[in-house]
Amino acid sequence: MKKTSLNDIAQQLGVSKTLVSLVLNGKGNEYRISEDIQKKVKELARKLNYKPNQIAKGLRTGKTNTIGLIIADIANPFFGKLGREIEREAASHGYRVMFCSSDEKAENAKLQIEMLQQGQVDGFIISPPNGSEEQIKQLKNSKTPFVLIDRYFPEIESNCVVVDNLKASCEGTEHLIKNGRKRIACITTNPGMLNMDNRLDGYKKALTDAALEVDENLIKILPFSHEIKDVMEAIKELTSLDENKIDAILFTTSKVGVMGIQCLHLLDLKIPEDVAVVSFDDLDAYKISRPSITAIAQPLEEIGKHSVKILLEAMTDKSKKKELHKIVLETKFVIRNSSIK
Amino acid sequence: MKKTSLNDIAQQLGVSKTLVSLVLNGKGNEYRISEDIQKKVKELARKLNYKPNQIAKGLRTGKTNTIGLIIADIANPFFGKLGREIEREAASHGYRVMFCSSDEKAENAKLQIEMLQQGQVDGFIISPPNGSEEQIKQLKNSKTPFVLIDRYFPEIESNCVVVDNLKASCEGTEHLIKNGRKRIACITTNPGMLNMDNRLDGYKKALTDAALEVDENLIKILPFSHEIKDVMEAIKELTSLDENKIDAILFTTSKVGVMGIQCLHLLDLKIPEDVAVVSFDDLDAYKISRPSITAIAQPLEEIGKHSVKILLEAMTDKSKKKELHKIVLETKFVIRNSSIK
DNA sequence: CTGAAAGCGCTTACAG
DNA sequence: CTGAAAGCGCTTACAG
Repeated sequence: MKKTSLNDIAQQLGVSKTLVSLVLNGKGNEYRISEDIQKKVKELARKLNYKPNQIAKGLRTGKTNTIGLIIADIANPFFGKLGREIEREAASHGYRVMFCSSDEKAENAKLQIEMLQQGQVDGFIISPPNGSEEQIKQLKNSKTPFVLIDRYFPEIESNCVVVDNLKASCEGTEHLIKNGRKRIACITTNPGMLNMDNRLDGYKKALTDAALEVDENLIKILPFSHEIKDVMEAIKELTSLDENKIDAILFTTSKVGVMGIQCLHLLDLKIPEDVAVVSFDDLDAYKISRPSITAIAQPLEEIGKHSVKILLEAMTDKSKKKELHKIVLETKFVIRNSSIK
Repeated sequence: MKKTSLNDIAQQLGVSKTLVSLVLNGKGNEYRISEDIQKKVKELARKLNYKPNQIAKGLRTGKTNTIGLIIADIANPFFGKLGREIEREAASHGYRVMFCSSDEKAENAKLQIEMLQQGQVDGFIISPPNGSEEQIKQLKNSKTPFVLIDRYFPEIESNCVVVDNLKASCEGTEHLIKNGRKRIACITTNPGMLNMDNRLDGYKKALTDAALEVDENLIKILPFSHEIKDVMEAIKELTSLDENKIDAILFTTSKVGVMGIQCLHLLDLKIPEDVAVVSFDDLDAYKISRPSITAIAQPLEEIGKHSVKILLEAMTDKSKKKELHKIVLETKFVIRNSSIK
């Protein structure tokens, strides 16, 4: 069952592989190759189940029809769903996707980008970890097309697709305030990452706008790679404050949110009676949880579609003056039982 | 910023690319190339930041160091986590992974396999959809190494890594019986798929072993691509049975389970008081749900490790008498509040 | 209308 | 110890 190559077809038909290649690539008419021969070539190709070797094609044309996707962790539902959307959109344009989980480590992302850059992919969609500025700059210098998602580096001009984190976070916090919460905590992580910083800023802005004090004691910034014990500690501290205890928490990621809700359950704190909860990212878990959890949902399908489209444009646009796109999408605030009276 | 090739190094040093290739592939000593030259080559390679073009290498050697992963849906947490484990294990052996979501459609899997088979991957890890027997047979005929996961086709001899679905399901059902449940329903899907059929059989076996009647009215088999309304309908039927109502449900997938739990909530049925719940696959959602949900957890890390190892073995073993491996792993039963009195 | 030839960037017998 | 050459399977100027 050896695979059939262009040559096999050419030999059997007694023509050159040039001709076969031309016909099979739909350039038969363009080169005015006789209908008769075209038909024969196509028939034999079908009969021998010919499939062009993409690797050889890639070497020759410099195109692989593959996109490199670098995200934090494909097992994280947020990235899993986003990955699916990207895969779907890419497939509809004839592209495949190679995925790499960086675990938010710049070192990993660096290796993965370098690896895939060796002729393996035509471009990248990247959720860049903290500290990967240099890598992204190099990517840019090397003229490899890419688009950043979820976050970006303001000092590096590049394509990117993100959501309005500040606004989203502000909206979530305002909602808690409107529902009578006064001592609202924020548990976040990955400081220095733009999206996270913006979410924290949005929280602060909402408080300030409502003439509430921004109490630094109510802000817990978890270490980079956080575990449930870190979340537990943060919540214990927040709920054992001497004066008035907290009455709400805004979680800036669903990973922290899931852990946080587990902790609240373990501590026998009632949601929303004791502590109201709003979390970034909408999960299945939030829908079936009792109480259901109010969430700030990101438009995953749109992020996927936009990022692929922009990338394709950058990959195919031969003109030197490539336009950079910065897309900022809106989130959707889904009010459930965890945050209302 | 053109990429540097073997030739660039060879020319600058005034040696042949043969030599450069040899040195850079660590065969310098084997071919007794002088230390001096070896050093020069390596230094220049580092200086020029030389990275071999994997595509060219692949064309020449017929190896891509890439694994094709075909699963139902990367956005499904089960496959997302499994994908992560496979990625991790593959990376530790220097392999990348290309993933494709088949949506459980044989047609999609067929196209994806054919696409990647054109020199793009060295082997496959596949969770084969219903009706993809022919495709798998062809894959086998073409001598492409592959391993099936999650399910397999008994009539096709192949590598596979699965769990003991019958036993797991039996165990889950027994647990419900031990906790005093008598009218236990089973909501399942994808009939004809071996893993699903085994799960249903395990449910029946547990009932029979406990001398309970297997009531076909209590078994709901959802259509292939199911939506929440299908689940809702099934549950409504189950809970409105004239005689004695059901007092427990075994969900054979977490996708059905999540929907089912939502429906129970919507119908104001109390878990576990009115209906006890056990579900296949352990999700974050099940941990934070109130009540927490008893789950049959699959050993994702083990599945990932085994499948990659077996595949690598099949890909590297040059001897003709390749051994086929069939690995059956144990699940872990995690008892939570949804199933106990 | 069709074919011979070059070349993408590598590796690997083969020769000396 | 080192190099010239062939070849992996394609595509694409170029020539006729």
